Amino acid sequence: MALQLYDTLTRRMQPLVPQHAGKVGIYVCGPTVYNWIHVGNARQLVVFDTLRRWLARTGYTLTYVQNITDVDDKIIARAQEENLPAEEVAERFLAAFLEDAAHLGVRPPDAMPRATQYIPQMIALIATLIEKGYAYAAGGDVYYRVRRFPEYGKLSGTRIEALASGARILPGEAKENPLDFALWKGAKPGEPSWESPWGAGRPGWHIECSTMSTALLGPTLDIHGGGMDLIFPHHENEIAQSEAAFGAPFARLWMHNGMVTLSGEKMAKSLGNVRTVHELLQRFSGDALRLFLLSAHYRTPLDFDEHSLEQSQAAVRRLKTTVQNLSFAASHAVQGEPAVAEAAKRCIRRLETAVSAALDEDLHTARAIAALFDAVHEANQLLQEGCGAEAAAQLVTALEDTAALLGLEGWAGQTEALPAEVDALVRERAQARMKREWSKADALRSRLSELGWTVEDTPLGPRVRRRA
RNA sequence: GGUGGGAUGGCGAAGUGGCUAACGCAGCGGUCUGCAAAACCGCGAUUCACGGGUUCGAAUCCCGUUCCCACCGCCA
Repeated sequence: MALQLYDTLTRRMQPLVPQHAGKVGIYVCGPTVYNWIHVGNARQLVVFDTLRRWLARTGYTLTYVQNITDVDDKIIARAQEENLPAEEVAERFLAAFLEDAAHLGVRPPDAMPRATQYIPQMIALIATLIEKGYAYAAGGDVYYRVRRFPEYGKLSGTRIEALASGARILPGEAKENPLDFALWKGAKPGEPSWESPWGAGRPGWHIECSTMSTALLGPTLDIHGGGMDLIFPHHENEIAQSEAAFGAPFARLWMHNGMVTLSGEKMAKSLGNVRTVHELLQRFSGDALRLFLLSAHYRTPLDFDEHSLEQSQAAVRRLKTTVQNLSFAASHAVQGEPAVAEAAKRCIRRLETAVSAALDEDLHTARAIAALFDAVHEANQLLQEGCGAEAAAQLVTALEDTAALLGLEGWAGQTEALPAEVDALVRERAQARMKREWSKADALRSRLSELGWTVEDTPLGPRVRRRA
């Protein structure tokens, strides 16, 4: 069974068939860096990062490109508010974005082009569109002539006529038609600008993605992704630009993740109901947030509330505890029952099969997570029955591999070395227990807890871990 | 208005014709333990928004109803 993905354009599941066998070029619309990222942005990052991990695991070589919009109205507005150069605002929030992404276990993209680095290429693309009659300069701006592109609306399933009824031309715009959108915006005083054949100005938002994706991945992308709210007009406009200019399909597969809502309403900066990742990371682990974001299928809406996040935090704890307990068993040279070892192997096979089937079916992370916890449960049963060191080690590897696929990693199961002080207290407590000095043992346990360590008494001896 | 997507136990969330409706969290009872912790065992939706219908059989298909959300200016 090969990977099937839901394609927004054809509105059905499609097998992933890249242009070049074994290689996948993915372009995902990244953030406009004018603010901290919120949970909705995080969902997109985590979903597409998980896609990358799954593709890589199944043997694809990928080129994953995510752009950074670092020149735009909102950045300029913020810069004016704070009386700073726009460049500095962009720089600051780009750094914050990268930090948040790292905490969520999101790997850096292979390329992270920034709009301001591709101005000449954008100008060239706009010039091409003008030459071909798809764009026109007017009043210092350049607009795309939407009516010239008959397929306009194919991605979002809207007809030009339906759109036209609601559209209006704003004062100061010299559009031929209300639906036309800006490719180049003439500079207003005090705004960052670049020279162009049409005068000083800056690029429109949509043109950057057409330009940079083509520069890095060619005119046809294997997968183009983003949030569902970008389908119209952003991605529709990208298609119009790219297909008009290059005469090739812009993307072979369109993936869009669902929105995150807060109390049932879309979380959006413009609605002012955002919860920033930065703020949540003060109180929840990146793993918990990540598991929460993957707990529902990526195309369904996901309602954010802290209670759900707490539940995910608890689930992560269970996973980690099991891996640690298995590691503990693995570090003790115990000979297990052959039957248990066999059961462990079956458990691992089931896990791999189930996860693979789940992710192949439109990246169904919710089912993959369920399979992971099925395996956690089975592993705990085996541990209870007396799991040998070798089988325990195999289970650790299998659980960690699966968790890593979901981006939960870095908390390696191997028992970490104890600080000398902690080790001494653990030994002292073991002595006290041997002498049945319970109150002393309990006092030492409390002391360890204050130092941030949990000690559990098992048939194999004291099991120590960092307090959750 | 146009176009999409939803409604499943206390909460989150799988399941799209047929094993006892996954999995996680929370709760309750039990086992293990000096006490714990972790874990395990057991209990919990006679029912899948509501009303009809198709079928030997439906949460899953059809019709109708109610409610909710997203996109149609910016937004992941």
